[in-house]
Amino acid sequence: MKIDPRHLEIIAAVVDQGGLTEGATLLGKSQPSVSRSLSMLERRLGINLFQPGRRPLQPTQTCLLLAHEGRKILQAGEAASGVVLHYQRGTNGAVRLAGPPIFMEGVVSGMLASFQSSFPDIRIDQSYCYAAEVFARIESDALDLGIVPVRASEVPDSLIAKQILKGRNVVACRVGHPIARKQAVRLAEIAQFPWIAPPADSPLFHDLRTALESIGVSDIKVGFTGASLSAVINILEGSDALTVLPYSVVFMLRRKKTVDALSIRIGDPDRHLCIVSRRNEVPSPATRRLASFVESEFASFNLLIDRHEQNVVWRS
Amino acid sequence: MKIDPRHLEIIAAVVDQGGLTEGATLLGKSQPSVSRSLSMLERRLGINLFQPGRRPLQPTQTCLLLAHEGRKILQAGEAASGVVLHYQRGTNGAVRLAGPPIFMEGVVSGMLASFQSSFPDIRIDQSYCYAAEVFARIESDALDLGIVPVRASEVPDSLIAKQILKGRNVVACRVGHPIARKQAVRLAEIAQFPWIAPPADSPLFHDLRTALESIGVSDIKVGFTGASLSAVINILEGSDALTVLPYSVVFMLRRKKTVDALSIRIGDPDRHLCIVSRRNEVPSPATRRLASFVESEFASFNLLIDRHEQNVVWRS
DNA sequence: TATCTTCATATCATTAGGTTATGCAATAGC
DNA sequence: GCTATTGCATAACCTAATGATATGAAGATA
Repeated sequence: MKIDPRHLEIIAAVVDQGGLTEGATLLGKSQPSVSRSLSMLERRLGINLFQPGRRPLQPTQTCLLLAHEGRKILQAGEAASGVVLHYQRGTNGAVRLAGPPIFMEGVVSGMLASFQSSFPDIRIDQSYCYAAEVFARIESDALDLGIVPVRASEVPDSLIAKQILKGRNVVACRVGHPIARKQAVRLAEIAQFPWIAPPADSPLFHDLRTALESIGVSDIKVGFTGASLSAVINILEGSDALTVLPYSVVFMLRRKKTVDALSIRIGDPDRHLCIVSRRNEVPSPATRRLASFVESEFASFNLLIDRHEQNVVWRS
Repeated sequence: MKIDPRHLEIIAAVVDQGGLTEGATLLGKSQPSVSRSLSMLERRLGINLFQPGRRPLQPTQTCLLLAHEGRKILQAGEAASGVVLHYQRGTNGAVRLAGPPIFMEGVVSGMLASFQSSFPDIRIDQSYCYAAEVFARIESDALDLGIVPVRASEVPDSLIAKQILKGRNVVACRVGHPIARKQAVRLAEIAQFPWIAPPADSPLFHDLRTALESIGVSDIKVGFTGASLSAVINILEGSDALTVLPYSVVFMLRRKKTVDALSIRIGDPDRHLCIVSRRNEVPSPATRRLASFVESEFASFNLLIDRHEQNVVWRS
């Protein structure tokens, strides 16, 4: 005999409140509704839930047992409401986030770490991919947010991209690199060293070529290729290799005092780091919360960079 | 945001079974019904319970939290079903039982004690009253069962009375009473002793008068009046008083070896002990169980008495 | 690419449950 | 013992959820 859990809730409310009217009030229903629900249930079960003809409604033995179960259901219902409330506040749920590995590892992951400690109940599903795939996955609802360097014209109409960092690349090398000591860097010197190249399909690889072209270097030795920032860093730190990295990534790395940027200005990319999401659909609260967190983190990051810039002279 | 507990059940079932169809089967519903219920809930809550476009339906983070609550509700529902099942088997619930104090205390209470140990979850609400009130209370649904000595003609049409013991009274006295030693009891001797009388409104009082008239005694000394059997016993044991009691009561008391019956036959009452209940209404399972228990106890009690009778000579 | 599995939708019928208004009965108070 | 009050049941009406069957659509798998 399956019983509607709502009926058990009603029983619990009426028993605990000591009356139909009070019980109905607790449940946010009208007294006749509760009365009828109980009558129907009594008839269906063939059980007198309340002693008939008693005015302060007197629960039966069996009714008390059922009320006990009803209380559990009321509690579970409240807990469930709490879950929903948490979700709507954006303090639980999950966000699917993707971006190119260099940016994600170099800049975003640190921000995600502090986000995690503020909102431990939001799960972040992070993956790595480039702009085209990010667009496709967001459009097919396999992704909530993308953090990718893009040109505004690239972004599909169905998506919205908000710029969070101006595109800017630098030549990176290890701290103490022979070329870093020199005041004036000659192009011939740059070309002598081996280079670390990002994967050929990555935007950064494209940036690398155009950047070098912009300073007149056309032919380089590629000593290592890899998509993982940590691999790049390892090579960078342990050799005299050079590479092109986003300035923001090098800026973050500078704290470790193992990697630095050459103070020569290379051509800036026409892609700027954007946070990308669906245009028409309202994102989940957790997604919104993460997005605005990342935006504000980048805002203060920009300030930090600006302040630092005032003390550095870049040669072009 | 109040959530229908049935929806939480559905979530739990679908998550645990790993699919809509299986979940629906568990709940005894059709797959489309479950599908629609979940869709409506998702829209209402504004929460994706399952990742869209995934064929083995993949629950969201929030969905898992809700499923956890749903499981509690499913469990409570099963427990409630168990309660109802118990009730229908008559192994829980409550029975309201009434009868005259002498019979209830002297014979029935012992039976109720063994019933209690067999069915500890059935509560027995016992009270004392005579036939007229028993009838009225059963008819007004303030009582489930009555155990009273009645004439068949007295019983209202709405009630049904099943005889469980033939009416028979005896003169009772303490063991070792002077009159008990004598082979032949003369009427004059009986009249010498003080008598214990039941309350004037009790059937037993009427029996007392007619019984004494039947053996030619018309005038007696009444030394004590009381409705409680234990009070009567106390007086009986501690004095040479006599009284009229149902034979069944004295038969039970004989085990204590303090009270006995005079071996003279007095007029049998025209009331017989019956178990009374409503005729048209189906009694609760617990009521039926108690009624049949009492009936069978009296059946074996009758056998016991019959066997004993073969060894006793009664003088009239 | 084809097929199978699994979920979503359409449509219709049913029914539980929501509301207000009102009747009725049990308790309480005089 | 009579009346007033309180509290529950019933009536009538309506909305909306849910059930069933048939069918469409989209992933997953080979």
